Amino acid sequence: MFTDIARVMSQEFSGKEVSVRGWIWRTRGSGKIVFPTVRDHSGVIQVTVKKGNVPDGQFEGALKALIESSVEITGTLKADDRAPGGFEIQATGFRVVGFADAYPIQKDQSEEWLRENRHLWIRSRRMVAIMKVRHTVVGAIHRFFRENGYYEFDPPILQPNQCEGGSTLFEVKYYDMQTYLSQTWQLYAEAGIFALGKIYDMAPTFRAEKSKTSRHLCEFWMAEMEAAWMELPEVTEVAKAEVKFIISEVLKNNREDLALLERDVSKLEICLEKPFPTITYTEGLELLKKDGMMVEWGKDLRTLEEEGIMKHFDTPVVVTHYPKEIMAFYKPVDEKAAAPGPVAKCFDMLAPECGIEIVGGSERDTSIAELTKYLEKDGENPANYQFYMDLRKYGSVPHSGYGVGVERLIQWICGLENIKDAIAFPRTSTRITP
RNA sequence: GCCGUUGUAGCUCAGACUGGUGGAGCGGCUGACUGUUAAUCAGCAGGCCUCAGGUUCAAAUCCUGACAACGGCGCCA
Repeated sequence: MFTDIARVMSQEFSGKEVSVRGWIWRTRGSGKIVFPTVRDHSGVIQVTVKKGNVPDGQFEGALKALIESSVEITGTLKADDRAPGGFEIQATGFRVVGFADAYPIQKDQSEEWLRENRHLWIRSRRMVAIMKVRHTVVGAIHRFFRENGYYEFDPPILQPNQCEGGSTLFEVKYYDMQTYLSQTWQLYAEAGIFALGKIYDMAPTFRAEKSKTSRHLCEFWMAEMEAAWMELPEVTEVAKAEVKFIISEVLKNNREDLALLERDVSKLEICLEKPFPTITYTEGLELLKKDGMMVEWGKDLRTLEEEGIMKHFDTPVVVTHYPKEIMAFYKPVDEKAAAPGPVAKCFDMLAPECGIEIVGGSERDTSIAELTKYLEKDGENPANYQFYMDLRKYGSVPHSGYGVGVERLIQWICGLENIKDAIAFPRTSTRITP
């Protein structure tokens, strides 16, 4: 019977015989005593192996075993101030299951080296903490939608057309045809709502942008929703509720992990206490103007400007009604909106602190004439969108949807400098290994 | 795509300006040590100085050109 290390480290087991198994975290020793610390998924504990207390062969093994050797240990749990964490196991049995070669990851590590050795680096306490938060985030997304009457609906990943105008697609040879890896489920989701009403999914998304930034991946996970009968004001509220729910779940389940990441938890707590504001693009520009940042109406907000807007807020903010000219073809014009030019029924949600876009969504245009006009403007052939147009012919309804960048959300929640740490094996334009 | 930075031991980096027998710390190996916290001490091994040209008696170092990685911008979640 083996017990998780975190569970063993308590008064409950003090003085009792325990068995744990895991990997050597650090080790040091002298001729007659060895102090390996051993980790598993739950924690780290120091072991003392004294010559004479274990069979001689096992003591030799303890002396020789390098970092990351796998071990099974039996011994007595003792509270001891000299041990990191306050508890240690005084071993009576120390079995090395697999001796490790010299571990490539040591105290001096470059970002590049850690990415080269990602398959080993994910064992680090830091990556383990992030992956545990990710586990909560993903679970919370499924729970949120399922408990609010959404069906999970899975789209094809191989898709014949592009959707977001301008974005770059990964081409895939599909027998003797050409197809692309999905960069959104949206066209298929818009078909799905006529069957299921409210739907969601979480799936890999691919963007072949050569973006070398701390907030871009070429392969990332997007959690999307689409709902029939829903218009812009309502869909933005769904997005706010979803993000709040995810944060509450993380705060409920991952306090220790956030502490290990040295995340200021109060920045997340405040997001549960206050409502997330909604402003328009035009109002955003006015906020920037007050700070002396002049942006011409009609230009898209750049990273710098998004950061500028978010200086005014300590919770996520929904920004609506961007100029239609710079928006994708399917985002409809809002005829009623007061703005210097045509604006779309669309929104982004920006995260506080870092200012990154964590959500993007919109109402969907139901006019075949409008869709055709803007597709042609983007240089697209509307004939390639026949099924999408069909949806407007057979009982069309107002509908909306959005996508959450799962890694971006994790990046903000964990306070990560780089989005690459929000996923175990990041894919970027310059790295496909390991 | 544009701009910038960096390529030297298994890892992290000095050395380059001013050309002249390639260095340190960490880690590994050998040995000492019965309470270590990044243990300590002594010794040993370890190199196509990213690659290709050029200048020079002589190039890690100077010049030219590739390649790669990293970062910023744009684009986006």
